[in-house]
Amino acid sequence: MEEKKVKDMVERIGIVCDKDGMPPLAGRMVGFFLLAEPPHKTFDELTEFLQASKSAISTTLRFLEGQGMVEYITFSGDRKRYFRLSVESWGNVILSKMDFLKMMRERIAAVLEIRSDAYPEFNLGLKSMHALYDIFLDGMPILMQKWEEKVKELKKESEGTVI
Amino acid sequence: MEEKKVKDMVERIGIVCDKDGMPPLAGRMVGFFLLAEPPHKTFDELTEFLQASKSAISTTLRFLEGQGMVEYITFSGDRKRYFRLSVESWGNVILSKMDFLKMMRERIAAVLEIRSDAYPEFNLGLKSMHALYDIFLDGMPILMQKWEEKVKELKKESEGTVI
DNA sequence: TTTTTTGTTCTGTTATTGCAGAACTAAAAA
DNA sequence: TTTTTAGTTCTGCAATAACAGAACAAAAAA
Repeated sequence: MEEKKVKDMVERIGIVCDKDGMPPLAGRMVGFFLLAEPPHKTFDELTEFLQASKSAISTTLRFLEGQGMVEYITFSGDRKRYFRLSVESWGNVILSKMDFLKMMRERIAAVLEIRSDAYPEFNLGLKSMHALYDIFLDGMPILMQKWEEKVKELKKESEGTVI
Repeated sequence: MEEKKVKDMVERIGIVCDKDGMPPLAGRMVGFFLLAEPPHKTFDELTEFLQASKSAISTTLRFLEGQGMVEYITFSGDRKRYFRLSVESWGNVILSKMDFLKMMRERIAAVLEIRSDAYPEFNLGLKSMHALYDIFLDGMPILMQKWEEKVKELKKESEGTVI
């Protein structure tokens, strides 16, 4: 595992996350967790690899925990926390990104309540915007269900290869 | 149309957009356009209502045009531009929000290429993350199609009421 | 032609964000 | 008990983003 290559990938992932509105260090940390072997890392390992202050690491960890992206595990007889990507809750991560859609749909509905019918063409446009959010939001649970099925399938596959 | 109520709604919409990462003025402008009657407004009307400088209005208009959220129309014999919400292209607005999903999926795929198989459980988690992005991205075109049908339906309805 | 209108672009200021450093806390270790 | 470990929280600074104001440009109007 070439150190340079890993660093580069971490930066690239960081930029992707950055574009999505995350703080730079948070994006890099996600990148590091994606590549980390073992996938769980201590606080110190994070400060060292990411070359950031303890305070920044702490804040960023708490931020990512809040987003449901990171969690930590412990081992008895070891008082360190081992942080890692929370793959289990990644579905919620994406779902919560859809909160904006929900809020926007509400706002548009409220707007349609208030508007006069003096500009029916524009109102029709707004109605179709509302329908767009509606369709997306209705579609989400179905997609999540599909995903759960896919996950089951993947698990079975991996069991098959191990046994 | 009570002025105070409109201003409040514009602010609320502004906050929703703000949470989605837009600059404050851009969010307010979207709010104003959603409520505006007539739905098209001049540069000056924007500066007046939003109480912002011409430069800020200009920059924000160009930003929103770039996002496909705003467009302008013209009337012959009138050299002003009339800006308005681009309801037609709002589908693309939402679709382009999904670009992040696409990029993230690519990054995860690249990560899976690089990782050893020393931690199969975590790798399985990554594979299911990848599947999640995959399912969402596959689902999008279908939802967009559903939307187009819904729009047709809405248009027919409105024609019915007018005639 | 000069002047006005309708914006745009450039420069500087203010507000916000992201992070470092140090002080602090709680629990474990010595 | 004191000391070390493993983090957290507070304060302040540096970078960035959002905006104002002024100078500018292009076209129309006078």
